[in-house]
Amino acid sequence: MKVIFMGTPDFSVPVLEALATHHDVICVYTQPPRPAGRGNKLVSSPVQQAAERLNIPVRTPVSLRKGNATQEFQDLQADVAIVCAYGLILPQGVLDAPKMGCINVHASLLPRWRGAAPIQRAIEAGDTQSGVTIMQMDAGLDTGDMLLKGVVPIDENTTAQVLHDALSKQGAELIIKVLENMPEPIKQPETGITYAEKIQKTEALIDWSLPAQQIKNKIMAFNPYPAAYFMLNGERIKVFNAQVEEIEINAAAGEVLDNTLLIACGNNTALRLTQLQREGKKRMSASDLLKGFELKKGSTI
RNA sequence: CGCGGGGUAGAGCAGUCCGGUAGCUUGCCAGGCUCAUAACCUGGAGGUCGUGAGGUUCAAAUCCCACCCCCGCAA
Repeated sequence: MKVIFMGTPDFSVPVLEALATHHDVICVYTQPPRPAGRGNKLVSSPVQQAAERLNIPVRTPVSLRKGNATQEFQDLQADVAIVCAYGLILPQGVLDAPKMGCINVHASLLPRWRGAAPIQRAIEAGDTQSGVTIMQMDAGLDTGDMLLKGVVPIDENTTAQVLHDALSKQGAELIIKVLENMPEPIKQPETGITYAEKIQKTEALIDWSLPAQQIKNKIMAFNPYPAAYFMLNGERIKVFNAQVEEIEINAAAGEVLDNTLLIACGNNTALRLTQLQREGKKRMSASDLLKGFELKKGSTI
């Protein structure tokens, strides 16, 4: 099958790789290289790097609406286009161009968590499961008919990174299945629709007045990026892992309850911080952090 | 040339400004003590202070030069 792949971040790479081994990927669309990281050097997207490794032609239009981008897309005469976290709106002329249309790999169990940050929002909301939905694209935001779903459980150890990797892997498997044997499209339910707003850095500051479980969910959802944090002596300290402590406490939110980073949260709950990172330092366990860093019982963060 | 922090015993840090061969916490080993407390006490091992048969100096972890690696911010 002649396939066009459209994607940008790490998440999309396994999907591209799977397609490349099973089909004829004739062209890859991805976001253009952007200044990133220390030094602001121009960095091409993970998908572009993978495509170059696979010797697949790459296109990096800034928009598909401008110029003759749509025409050039149509000229490829593909059988299908697979879209996975591409980052650009596809005009109708693009959606209709391939014989089988455009098929999207989305990292949630639709219609829950349509939109930009489904992985993080699922964990943050305390969902017990997430998954991948393969769907036929239409003009709406993740509103197309569903072709195949796969479920991935979320437990107390599931970080966004872990879920990201699991969903990415599963997306790669499912897209191959769909192309092998096209399932009947199913309309998305009218109920249970939620939207996964893009993650803002301002959300990452921990509010200790919230219940411990909610804070824990945010910590897991924001690991590794942008990482939940609190401020101490003007220093930003990121928290990458924590454990809800099953005890009744009576202390002001943010109070340090012992010498091993048990912190008072809202509703008389408590959270034990277990993995943190100081500015300029590596991520480390609470016990390591405390060997060279004073944060004693009774103080408040 | 985007801004900035850091590389010192297994681990986490101090010491660097005001040069004089290294210290704290923890871990480890040995012994003791304890109902219990990340328990406590005593003794011990463990470091070419990122690299350079570099520069300065009587003397460099500390000052100068070059390079390598890690990380934070911003994007």
